[in-house]
Amino acid sequence: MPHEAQKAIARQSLLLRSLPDQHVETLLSHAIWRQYDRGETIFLQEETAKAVHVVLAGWVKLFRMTPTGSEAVVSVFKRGDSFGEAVALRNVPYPVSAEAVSTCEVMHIPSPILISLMKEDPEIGISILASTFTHLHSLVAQLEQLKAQTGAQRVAEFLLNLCDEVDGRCDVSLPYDKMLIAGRLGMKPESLSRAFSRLKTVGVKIDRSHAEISDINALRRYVEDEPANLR
Amino acid sequence: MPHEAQKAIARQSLLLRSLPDQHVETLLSHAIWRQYDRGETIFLQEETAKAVHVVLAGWVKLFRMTPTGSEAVVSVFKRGDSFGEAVALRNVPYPVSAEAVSTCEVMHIPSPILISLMKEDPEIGISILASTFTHLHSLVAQLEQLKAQTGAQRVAEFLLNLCDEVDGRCDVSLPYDKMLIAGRLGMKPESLSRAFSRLKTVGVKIDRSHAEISDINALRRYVEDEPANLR
DNA sequence: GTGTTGACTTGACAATAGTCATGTTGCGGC
DNA sequence: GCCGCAACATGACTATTGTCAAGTCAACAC
Repeated sequence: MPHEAQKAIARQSLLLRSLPDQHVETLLSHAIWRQYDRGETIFLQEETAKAVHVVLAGWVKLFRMTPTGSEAVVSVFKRGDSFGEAVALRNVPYPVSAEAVSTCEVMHIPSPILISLMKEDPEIGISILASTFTHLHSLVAQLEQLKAQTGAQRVAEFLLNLCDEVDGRCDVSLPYDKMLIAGRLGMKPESLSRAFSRLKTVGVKIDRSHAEISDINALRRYVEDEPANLR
Repeated sequence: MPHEAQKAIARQSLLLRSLPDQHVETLLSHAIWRQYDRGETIFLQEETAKAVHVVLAGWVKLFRMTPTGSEAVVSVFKRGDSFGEAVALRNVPYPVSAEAVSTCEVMHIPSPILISLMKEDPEIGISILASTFTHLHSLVAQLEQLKAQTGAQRVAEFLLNLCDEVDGRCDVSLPYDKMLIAGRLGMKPESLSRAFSRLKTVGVKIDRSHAEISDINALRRYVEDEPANLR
């Protein structure tokens, strides 16, 4: 059972934050807390789901291995994100594998608990649908990106999502290493390197894990511009 | 309200087939039936969802328009498929637009009906999650395809999904026009043409909307082989 | 029939991204 | 400190795909 500080993070997650307190307490009291080291597997593709997972700290990636051995990163989750909802409730095999990409803490809510609670209160179903929909939406956005944008544009959009400011300049630090960023954006690390150097022309400087964006709007224009204007 | 023959198709859909009869009847009695012409819009991105949609006949595509005007096809649905579940239950805007790609019949189940029924029986929530999960899964599969396979490999896999046989030879007819196939597979019509001619070397012949696969296993090997063996 | 239209194919060329090879750098272990 | 490793960068080359242009073909209205 998780500690109070851990529970507090879980309560803020999309999955739990709109549920009535008493249900959240029931779920949390049955939850299992675990720490994973970088590179450790959380579950494997084809395994049957027994729990819903909530990231409390660190980063987790979902990916698929292709028959030829290359991996396709499907999503990367951070503190407060939940995953595996739709799978856990249906006792079907995971379509993806999950791995810790940094040291991280994950809370597991056993699916039987979730199911029995759902029978009491249909509102829980809506909550689960809410987080599932968020994933659905982000996959759709990724598909659009991959189909309609060049590598450099995807990188630019990735950087924009890291900025809090609306315009002007902005400093961000890359949340995880460049190999993973490349995977997440559907390219090879070499291509990511080249995309970064291409972005120099629109005022982006990269140093290690630190990125400096001199003009957010210029970057935004780069993402949305016609291919002809990209050079 | 739909006719009996239309209801029969709806009852076989993933969304409804595992529900108790009485609930299905309630839903169907409130459903709206409509026919759409090729090219007609069913809903637009950013519109708020008011219903869940079930395809009874024909084909429907979901797509996103990018700021630059190009479109990214997200999925293509056929008879018996449902879409818009997760969105309808949450009163949020659609992340995609839907359009009829052939003359087609669609049944709309108003979301308030679904919600009220869900409060009576949480099993409905599970059914909705089931079809939502199917979409999630297919998006993940598409992402993997786009990230890890060449155009010709994606086309080969598309053809394999159309075959019923397990091995040997097989004839299939392309379900919709090649422009849409190209969009669905994330490429331009020209690239699809070239992918088809490339597949001649592994025993695939295309004539109009008719495809002839001389050896299913050879095609399967082509999809899974190392890039080095693809030429 | 004729003409028009849109789907499809093909070729030439440009742009983008992957591969392979090589080199640099930062970091943890010792 | 030094070593060794893995992440990252860069260059040269190749493969894949998009773009533009031209042409074929079938369907359909007239």
